[in-house]
Amino acid sequence: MSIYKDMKTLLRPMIPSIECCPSILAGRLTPDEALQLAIVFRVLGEPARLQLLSLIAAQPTGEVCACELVETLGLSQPTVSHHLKVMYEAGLVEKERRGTWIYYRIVPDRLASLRAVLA
Amino acid sequence: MSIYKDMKTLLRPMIPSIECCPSILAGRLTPDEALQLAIVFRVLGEPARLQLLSLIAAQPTGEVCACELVETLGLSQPTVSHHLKVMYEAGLVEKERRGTWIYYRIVPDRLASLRAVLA
DNA sequence: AGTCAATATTGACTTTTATCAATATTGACT
DNA sequence: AGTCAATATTGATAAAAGTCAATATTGACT
Repeated sequence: MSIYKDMKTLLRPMIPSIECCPSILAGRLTPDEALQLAIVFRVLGEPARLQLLSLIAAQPTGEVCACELVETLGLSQPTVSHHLKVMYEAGLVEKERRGTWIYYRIVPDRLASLRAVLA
Repeated sequence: MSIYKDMKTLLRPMIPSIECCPSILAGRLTPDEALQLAIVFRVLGEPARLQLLSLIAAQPTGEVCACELVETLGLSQPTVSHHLKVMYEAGLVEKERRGTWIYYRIVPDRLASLRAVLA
């Protein structure tokens, strides 16, 4: 009944297919398209996550260890871990384990496709 | 204490100032910048609102009467009214009263500035 | 002034989400 | 195997947001 349940079940299959470009301004999004887009925008609609994104992007190497993000952001480790997971599941960041640390990188294509939606 | 209270109090003054371009990828958003951006993305993070935007954009005239949106969307009139208000307060749409009807238009600059943030 | 149509607001309910403390898991290294 | 550091998960709590029915407001037109 709830659309939010739907959001979650649709999140996984949606990730590859969003790459090609239903533009908001092209008119008449289907309910499904609207749902899939809304999921990603909702992920961006959280200050902590935007700060995480900007911190990742600020690194010269393009990647950061999660531990560094925890130190910088002033939120608890579980909270940061949760936000990173949400962004990962939305396809906004990718991660790579190296030893004990996990490094996060931004997925540029994902942001580009969102940009296209607003064009 | 809650950041959501802050969101609301910051919404009004934020609207003019966001127009110039803190990019997520430029790195190190301040908490305030992150908050202001998150407010707008959160507004977009709702399927019904994205559909409203697309319906407005789909009109050849670039504007729609609110009543038409109610008919098309399958949500109650109060709910549509609420979503339109949220988008209006976020600066995403503008409205113009003509007689009994209120016509909504998209504010293109607003979307453009969001696009810049993702660049 | 009265009526009708369009839009807004209020109040109540439900779902979702952010957050943390506590705990579990994972991996590296003795 | 044991320990430690990094990360993830669980469970609980509180805040926020979407939705609708009912009601109020607004504006046009007699």
